[in-house]
Amino acid sequence: MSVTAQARPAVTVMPEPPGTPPPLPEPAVDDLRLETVLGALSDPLRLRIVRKLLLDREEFDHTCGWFGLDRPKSSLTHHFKALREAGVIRQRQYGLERRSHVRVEDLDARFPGLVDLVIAWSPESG
Amino acid sequence: MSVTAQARPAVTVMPEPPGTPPPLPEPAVDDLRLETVLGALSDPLRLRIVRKLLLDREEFDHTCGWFGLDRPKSSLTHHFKALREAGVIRQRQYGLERRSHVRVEDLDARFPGLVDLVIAWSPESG
DNA sequence: GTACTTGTACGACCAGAGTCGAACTTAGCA
DNA sequence: TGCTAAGTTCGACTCTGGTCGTACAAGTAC
Repeated sequence: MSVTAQARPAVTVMPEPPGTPPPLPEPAVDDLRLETVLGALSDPLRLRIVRKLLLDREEFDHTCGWFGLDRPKSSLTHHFKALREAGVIRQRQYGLERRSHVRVEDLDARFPGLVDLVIAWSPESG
Repeated sequence: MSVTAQARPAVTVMPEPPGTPPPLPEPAVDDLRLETVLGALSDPLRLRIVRKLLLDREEFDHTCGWFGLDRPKSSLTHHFKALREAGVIRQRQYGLERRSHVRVEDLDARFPGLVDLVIAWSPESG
């Protein structure tokens, strides 16, 4: 089976608006490790999360419930934490909500091509 | 830290010489799953194995002991089997020896860019 | 034949990860 | 004040995976 070519959304690095909450603890760019990132992405649910974040990122961040995953909240916390601690996503606290987005620039800088792999992935065809 | 550019060896698809043993059981190209492949590559030791295979592939195949890994044989069997069942490497039985090489064409067809990620990786910098 | 070498198979052990429920914290709102 | 909603924390359970020793099978060399 050939790879279905998928248009990658244009990267529009928007400046952070004033009053943006600081990111939750995360590894620095230089501390990203390929084996850790690959391990974080080796789970279908987390792959779905990251891909959805990559494809639908008109808005800056997305809340946890926005994904429509029918798992208990404690499970989602677990997976989002795994993605954040691996350096794949960045999370910020907005009042009650904790919003996430993919660290595209950092991942592109350290592991060029990885983001496109996730975009090209589909849950059915693997 | 920026990515250290590393020259990827030219792909010279050499025809199989007659009498080549058949490959050990492995998933077909269309059955490769990204999450499985990423999971197989999320181990530093396996990443080392695959990278070494990619960089030093003048000869078609390499035996298990060629890697110089100071682990018991049963551990190596475990890791090579994991890589083969994920579809990352192909193994053939030559008499006593079991030789391996990376399924570069298959990986490039399904997950373009993945092989280059492994080549660019280094055990120290992640 | 015997000895050696390559690698598998099996079983045990242990650490880590995925799953979930229940209790808790916090912010916003009526 | 009290309610609700978002998400965390904790603990328990289960399952997988990495590690290794030992025993075994199959070629190779003498």
